[in-house]
This record gives sequence, structure tokens and C-alpha cells, in this order.
Amino acid sequence: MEQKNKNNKYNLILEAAVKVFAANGFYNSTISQIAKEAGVADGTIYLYFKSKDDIMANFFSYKTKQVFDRFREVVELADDAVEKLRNLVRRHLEEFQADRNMAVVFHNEARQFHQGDVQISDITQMYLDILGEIIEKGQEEGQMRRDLYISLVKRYIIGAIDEVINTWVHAGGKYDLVTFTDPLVDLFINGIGSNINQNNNVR
Amino acid sequence: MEQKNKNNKYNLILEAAVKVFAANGFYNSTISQIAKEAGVADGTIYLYFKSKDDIMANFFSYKTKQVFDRFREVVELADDAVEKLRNLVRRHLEEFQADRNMAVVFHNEARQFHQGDVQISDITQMYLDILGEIIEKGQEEGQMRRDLYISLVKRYIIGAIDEVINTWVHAGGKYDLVTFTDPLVDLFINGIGSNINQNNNVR
Amino acid sequence: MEQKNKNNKYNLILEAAVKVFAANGFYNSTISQIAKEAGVADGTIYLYFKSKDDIMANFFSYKTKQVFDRFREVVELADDAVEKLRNLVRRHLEEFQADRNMAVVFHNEARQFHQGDVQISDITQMYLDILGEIIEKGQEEGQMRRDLYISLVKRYIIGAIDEVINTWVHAGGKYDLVTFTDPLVDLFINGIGSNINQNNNVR
Amino acid sequence: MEQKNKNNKYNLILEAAVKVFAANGFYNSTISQIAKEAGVADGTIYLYFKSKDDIMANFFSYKTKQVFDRFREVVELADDAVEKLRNLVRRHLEEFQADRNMAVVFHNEARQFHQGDVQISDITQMYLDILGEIIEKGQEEGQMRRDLYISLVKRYIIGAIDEVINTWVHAGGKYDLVTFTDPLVDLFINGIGSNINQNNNVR
DNA sequence: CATGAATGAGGTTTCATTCAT
DNA sequence: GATGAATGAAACCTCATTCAT
Repeated sequence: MEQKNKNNKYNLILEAAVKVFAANGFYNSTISQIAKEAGVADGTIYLYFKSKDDIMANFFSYKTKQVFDRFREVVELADDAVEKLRNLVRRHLEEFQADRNMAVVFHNEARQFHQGDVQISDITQMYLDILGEIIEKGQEEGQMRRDLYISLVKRYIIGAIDEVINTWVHAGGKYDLVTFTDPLVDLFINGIGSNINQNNNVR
Repeated sequence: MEQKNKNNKYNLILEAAVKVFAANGFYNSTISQIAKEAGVADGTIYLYFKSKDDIMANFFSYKTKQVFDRFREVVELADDAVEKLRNLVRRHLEEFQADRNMAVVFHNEARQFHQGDVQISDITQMYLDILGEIIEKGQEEGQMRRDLYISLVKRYIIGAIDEVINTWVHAGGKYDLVTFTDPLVDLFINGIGSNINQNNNVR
Repeated sequence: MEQKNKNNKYNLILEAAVKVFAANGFYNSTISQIAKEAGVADGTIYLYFKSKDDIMANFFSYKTKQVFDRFREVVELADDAVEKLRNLVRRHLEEFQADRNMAVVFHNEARQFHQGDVQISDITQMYLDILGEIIEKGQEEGQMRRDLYISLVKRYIIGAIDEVINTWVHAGGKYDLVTFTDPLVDLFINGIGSNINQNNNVR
Repeated sequence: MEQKNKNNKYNLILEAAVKVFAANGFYNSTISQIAKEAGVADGTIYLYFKSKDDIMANFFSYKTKQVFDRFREVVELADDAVEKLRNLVRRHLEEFQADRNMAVVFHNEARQFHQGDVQISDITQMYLDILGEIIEKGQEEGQMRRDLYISLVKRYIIGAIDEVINTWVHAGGKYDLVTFTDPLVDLFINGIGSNINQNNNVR
């Protein structure tokens, strides 16, 4: 039960921190604000986290990672590569829409925050790996072109999703994000070109 | 000449600041570090900038903007929409490769930094506008599909480019970024799908 | 007890500040000096006061005001107007003699310091009010002339007392200030003129 | 002519400084503000004054002193002591009314500013001396009481005048100050007591 | 475990003063 | 003499972190 309590307070503080970070950014947030938001004393935070940086590190290690971990589940539910990609994109948009504070912090702070460069790289790497597997499968099964620069394709997909979420975040999260699943996947698969010039645009 | 001198020191400090920001991030950089890097006294910085924030604001207002302003030139050099897009992407990668510190700061800090939200939005908006024009032209001329969700397409393109640069930045800028121009444009135009499933992937 | 502690440190810092201000003047005093004098860390001061200015504001709001508040008590102890005036003057001189640092700061800084002009005006106004009441009573009872320009009389009395204290302060507080009570009141009541020219000096 | 020019600029800067000090107080005024007000470069000020403090010192040494020096003239014009006092008070009010900036600075800063305690003491001492002479003459001639504590009487007069000016300054200098000459002198000579209790109020 | 008062290092910013032009 | 860009010392204030209770 103690463990449970500890866990509860750990999560309580982490959620509070994410909320405060989302509102003010990491560097403009204070331990006092987080403590107040969590309803605990300033000092209590140091019973669960080593430092302010460590809160952020934990956000990436646990909170964010736990979300990303669930991505693989839906990928496995689909049979073909395109559906796997579609499931991945949908789940990604769903999760970020469901926890806007997380989305804000992830988007605003991920590029800033390096602590041994571990946490964020881990998450990104995992994401890249899933994408790599999907693409390879798509190539094997003929759904995807074989002449792809795979590491570029991964970035291309991640970047587009990321920017769509980013726009949504900055718009205040007012519209439905999941709606963009199919249009996005369509762009990934078909691009924006008309059929006519399919075969003559790469020199 | 006075004007020149003034300009020189303004630029001297701005370059120094960008270098320091690129190395440590905005919040972990100090005025003293910037002054040292610029070879001036701390107080001198305040003759050219109102505050530390103002340095960043100027980075976005002048330095970055000046780079982005040059994008339109190359877009106009091309005749058809796909070539315009290709020129835009190439110039984008060229400019960011040519000034890695700028690339780092722009990529790491843009989402953090808001000062009336003006500068960065301005730049992004300008970029979005150029993309919008290119896509519309492509649609008119038949190079691009007419069933596009244009505001999404813009994000899709920006996001992909951004992520490619981001990866390059985090890799230490070691490889040639401009190489990615054609593969990227190919992905934008054709997507990753093989011809077989071109027409049945949107439900 | 917590309240007591808090109060203690608030007063501790306020006393230290008054001492430092008395020695160097407000603008030549530093937070560090005050902290050292109070035996606390610099930062501790900001747990009790919002800013350096706020220390001064509190000096006027609480410390000085509390002294002046006690003036009314002795005024009420006397029956006739002249005795009321005498009690007021005596108490004034007593209080300022008892707390020379307060006297110094009040005399040196009051005219400098404005923060919404509230505190000092309040004190002065209170003093003016008491004087006004005394004079009116004196007129009703026949102890004081009826042809007085009352608002001028108030200034005349305050100014004289103030200057007597000021001289004492600048002399290093070495002599007994309270001694001047009766001579001062005598001057207020009788002026410096001999009886001979009592009635022909105002044209 | 150089000497003339120098003098001109000396006075130009001194006037500008007094204006700026009157508006903001000594410590909240900057050399730049004074330079701007005087229409000269910051550095130029240091050709005429050793330091910021030295400007203030010169204000007391020359500007203020020159005003006070003129007091003696009018004192000598009168024949009897009461008229001398009246002339002194009138001239005092006239001069301060004529140069409100000077009045403001003198009143607000004199108690703050000590530089070897020379200048201000000099002025005050001169004023005290004049008063002393007047009172002694008044006693000799029978216009003033012989049982006066002279050093106290001096303070009593200075303080009252000072406070009347102070009130005028804080009211924005809106009313005519010289009007108070006669009422003030009347108070000095006759006090506020009615004839009835002239001889029994000192124990 | 929890608290929150206290700490003090360190940052930004101001501004009197200097000095090369 | 006059300038004003440059200097850098020094001040105020914040806030992550500690630790006695």
C-alpha cells in the first residue's frame, strides 16, 4: 500500500508538472507552481524526483513512453502494411488528443531537453523501428515501392504527423485531430501528384 | 560608416548569440557568454538589444526571416509547380546547411519562443503561403491531385522537411543535407505506395 | 507560534532595514547589508517583503504609523487644548527620541519616498487632523485666537517640531529632546513678540 | 569668451539637472537624462562636473546659495526686527516660488545629500545667523521677548517656513506662496494663544 | 513521510564614468 | 572642447534545493 501511495503521489506530481510545463514551458515553470498544482509541499517533490530536470526525464521515460508503447498493439492488430500504418497514425493522434498537456509538452520541450540524450531518442527510435517494420512489410507484400530511401521515409512520416499535431496544439486543441488519420495516410501512400506524372519526376 | 559600425556590432552580437544559443539552448545561455563570444562587454549588448528575449526576437525577425525571404526567389525561377516545390525544398536545405547554428536555434527554440507570437508565425505563414500557391498552381496545371486537403498538405510538406533537418542537426550536421532534395520531393509527389493500390486506399 | 515566528522575522528584517537606511540612506543601502544586519540570507528578505521598496513602504505603513497612532492617546488624556498640544508634542519628541533610527529614516526619506503616495500622506494627515481638533477646541474654549488661518497653523506647528527633531538627529541625538516640549509649546502659544507690540503687527 | 561659454554650459547643465532631479529625485535621475535635457552629450557633463554627486554639490554650493545670499539684502532694507523678519520670510517665499524646481530639489534632497556635510550646513548656518541677528536686535529694541531659547526659536521659524513651502511644493505649486508672508510672521510674533493666557503657560 | 522556511548562487540589467575620435 | 559608444561593477531578485521539525 505504501508502494501504491508512493506511486500515487509520483503520478500526482508528474501530472501536475506536465500541466504546469504545458502552460508555461519548462524553464518558466517553478517547483513551487508544480507543488501547488499537485497539492503537496515543495520539498515533497524531492522525495519522488531528484531534481526539476528529473521530472522532465521521468515525463519522457515513463509518461510519454507508456503512450508510445501502446502504439505497437494497434499495429499488430492490422494485417497489411497500409492498415498497420493507418492504425499507427490513428492511435498516435488519439493518444495525443486525449492528453493535450502531454502533447504540448512533448512537442514544445522534446527538442530542448537532453539528459544524456537518452529518453527522447529511445521513444523516437522505437517509433522509427515500428515504421521501419511496416515499410519493409509493405515492400515485401507489394503495397509499397521498393525504391525507397527508408530512413528518409521514416522522417517524412514522423515529420508530417508531428507537424499536424503541432498545428492542432497551437490552435488550442479545438478541432478533432483523429479526423486527419485517413487524409494523412492517403498523402503518405499516394503523395500529392496526379497519376499523369507518376513516373517522370525523379531524375 | 557609423551606420555600418552599428550594424556590424548588432550583427556581431546576434551571430554570437545564435552560436551560444545553438550550443546551450536559450535558457541555459547567459548574457555573459554571449558577450564573451562577441568580444564585447556585457553592458554593450544592451546598447543593441533591449533584453535577452529581445535578442531572440531579433533572431526571428531579422536573421531567420531574411533567410526565408530568399526562398521566394528560387520558387519564381521555376516554371511548373513540381519544379517550384523542388527549388523551395533545395533552397531550404541549402540555407539551413549553410548556417547550422541558425538551423539548430530555429529548430530547437521556435516552438518555445513566443513574444506576441509574431515573428515565428510570420515566417511560418509566409512559408505556408508559398506552399499554398505552388499547390494551387499544380492543381491548375494538372500536376497535382485536385482532391487535396490543402492546409493538411502544407503541414505534411513542412513537417517532413523540418524533421529531415532536425535529424541532420542532431546528427551533428555531418552529412550533406541538400542530397535529400529529390528524394523528398519524390515522396511528396508520389508517396510511398506502389501503383497497384493507388486508387483504393481511402475509405 | 508560527505566526509569532513569522512576525519575529518580519520585524527583525524591518528593524535591520531601518538601521541600515538610517546609516546610509535608502538608495545607498543594499539588500545584502540589510540581510547581514538581520542575520538572514539575502533571499529570506523576499519571503517577507516583495522588494526593496516594499520594505520602505512597510516602514511607513506599520512601523511609523504605529508610533503616530499612539499620539492620540495622550491627547485625550488632557483636558484643555493647550495641554493636549503639550502632550502631543511631548509624546512626539519622546517616541522619536526612543527610536532614533526611525526618526532618522522618517526625516530623511519621507519626502523622497512615494509609493502611490499613500503611507506618508496618511500619517501626515492623521497628524494634521489631531492638530485641527486641538486648535478648534482651543478656539471654542478661548485659549486660542479666533483669527487663525488653521491650515497654516497646522503647518507652522508640524514644521517647527520637525525641524527641532531634524536638528537633534543631525547632531547625533546627543542631547535630550523631550526638554524642548515646554519651550516649543510656549513659542506656539505666545510667539516671540513682547506684549508691547501684540496688536499692531498685522497690517 | 571661452570662460563665458564654459559658464554658460555649466549653468545650462545645472539647470537641466535641477529640472530632472525635481521630476525624479536624485537617485532616479540619470546622467543621460540630464544630458538630454541640457542638449549636450553625456560625456560633456564630466567636463563641467566631477561626478553626479558633484552636480548636486554644485547645486547647493552655487545655485541654492546664490538664492539664499540675496536674503541678506532685503533684511538690511528694513529698520526694525519684525520688518526684517517679514522681509526675510517674503523674500524666501518669493525666491522659492520663482524657481519651483529649485524648491523641489532643495526640499526633497537636502536632508538626503551629504558630501562632507558642507554645502547644506553652510546655507542653513547662514540662515540661522541672519535669524539670530534679527532676534537679538528685536530683543534689544523690545520687540521680542528676552526669555527666548534662541537656538530653538531659529529652528521654530525655519521649520514653519520650510513646511509651508513643502506643502506648496506637494500641492504642485498651484497657489500663491507669498500670500503666506504676513500670516506666518504674525504666528511667529504672536503665537496662537489668546491674550488671556499670555503669562501663565510655562511652568 | 511530509513540510515549507531558509538558503545563496547566479542571472539579468542599469548606469556612472571613460576615452578614442 | 565635445561626443557617445563602450565598459564592467554592482545591484536586485529568483528559485532549485536542503533540512530541521
